[in-house]
Amino acid sequence: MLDVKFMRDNLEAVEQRLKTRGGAVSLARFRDVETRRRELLQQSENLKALRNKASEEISQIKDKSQAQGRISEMRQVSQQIKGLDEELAKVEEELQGIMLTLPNLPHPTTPVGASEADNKELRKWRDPARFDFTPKPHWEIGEALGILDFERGAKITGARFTLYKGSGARLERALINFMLDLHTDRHKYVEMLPPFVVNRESMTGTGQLPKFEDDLFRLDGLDYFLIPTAEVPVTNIHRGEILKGADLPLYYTAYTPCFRKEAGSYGKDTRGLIRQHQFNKVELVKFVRPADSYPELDLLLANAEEVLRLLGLPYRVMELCSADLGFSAAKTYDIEVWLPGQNTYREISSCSNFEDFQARRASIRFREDEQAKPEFVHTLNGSGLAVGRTVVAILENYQQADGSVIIPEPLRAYMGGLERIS
RNA sequence: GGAGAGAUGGCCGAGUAGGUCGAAGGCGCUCGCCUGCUAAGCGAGUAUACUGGGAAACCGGUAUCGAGGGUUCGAAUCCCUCUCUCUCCGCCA
Repeated sequence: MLDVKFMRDNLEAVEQRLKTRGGAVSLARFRDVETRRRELLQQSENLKALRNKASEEISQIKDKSQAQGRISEMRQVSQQIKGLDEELAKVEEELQGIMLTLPNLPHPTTPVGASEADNKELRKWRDPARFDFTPKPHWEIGEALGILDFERGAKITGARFTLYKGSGARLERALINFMLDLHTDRHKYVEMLPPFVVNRESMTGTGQLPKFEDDLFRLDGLDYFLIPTAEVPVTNIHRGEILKGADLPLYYTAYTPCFRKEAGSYGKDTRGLIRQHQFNKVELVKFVRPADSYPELDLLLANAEEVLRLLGLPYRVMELCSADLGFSAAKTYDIEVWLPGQNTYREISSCSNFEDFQARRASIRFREDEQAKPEFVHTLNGSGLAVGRTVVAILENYQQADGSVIIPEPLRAYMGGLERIS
């Protein structure tokens, strides 16, 4: 959520910056509703002040029959207050609705662009390996090795669900443990294992709701949702809290499955593991002081990159342009891994600074010291990494001419010493 | 799923025949004093949000005692609904 006062004072500039995300933006209704809100509030509060004073006077009068005049006078005032408050509630609801559907302001360093084609490549790590045979896509490799079973996944549930078998299942689990160990032991994140189902407040806090309800799985009969990313439960750990400045920055990591309806993705990535309704991810989440959030974003990005480096997977880092930015983000870097079987780079991590956008929605604040005023923290998160897509990258990058797949060295200890899946 | 108890400020905990309660007291914390160090002691202070005025310091108003609604001139206190926590029983990985 944006800061209402900042918007009021910088309406033009805010409108311009929001427009760089693409599409028309008008804040005229915001301005009117916000102004009306303050008018009504003033009127109502003035009458309440009057009533409070009168009530106190009435309480002093011993003979209540003497107070009848004031009491009936105040009865009128209370009626007026009730009317004003009813209108105020409507106005505030509308204002809240507007505020909850406005996306974050892109950071000044976010390149302005019209589509994902305008994302900027920042750097590349390792050139794609050359194959002396034609590299296959992972779904062919995985099916041939008997470790991925798309047909049975579809039988059990439906399209975009996959059954992992044997060494495939073990590889997925190895990656989860490898990533968690790296981030906790080396990068000093605290491991969390949150609920995979959250309530509406949590979804609103991080910005999935109210705008993107169609993308979420909702439990029938309950106002609970399957999480689309660990960002939701982990960021909401501190919803409604005032943290101690001395405890910042907080680094959390969590493995969770992620559930996405992928509405609007019909016909896209229909083969293989790239786009699933359920996939595993290890997430990195930070709560930091506002002044530190950009250096912290660089560190978080480096922590995610480290996973790919240790696994020896070629990748590039993209700086997202304004049009490609997620709803809540001010600044995002995507890490894209090289997939030789598909001859392309694919997103495997997305690292973002949300500044105070989520903190304001979820009311996550900190107090620098005992007598300081509470301030909103900045929240950040990034995938560290998407596990299913890492399996994809390993199968495709480490495939051999005979159809087997070499296990990257750091994973072997997690695979019971296995060096090759064949 | 059944029966009961409860939700008050950073924490503990008073407060229910409605008014002087933003809320006693204690702990904690901050500042000052005192003590040769430490501990103890003494004094003062210590919620948040919105809103009006002000360059600011600050001053004023309103709201908040789990959430929402109701009764009333007036609600932490009365009524209704919901949520959560705890205890017992049942069921169960």
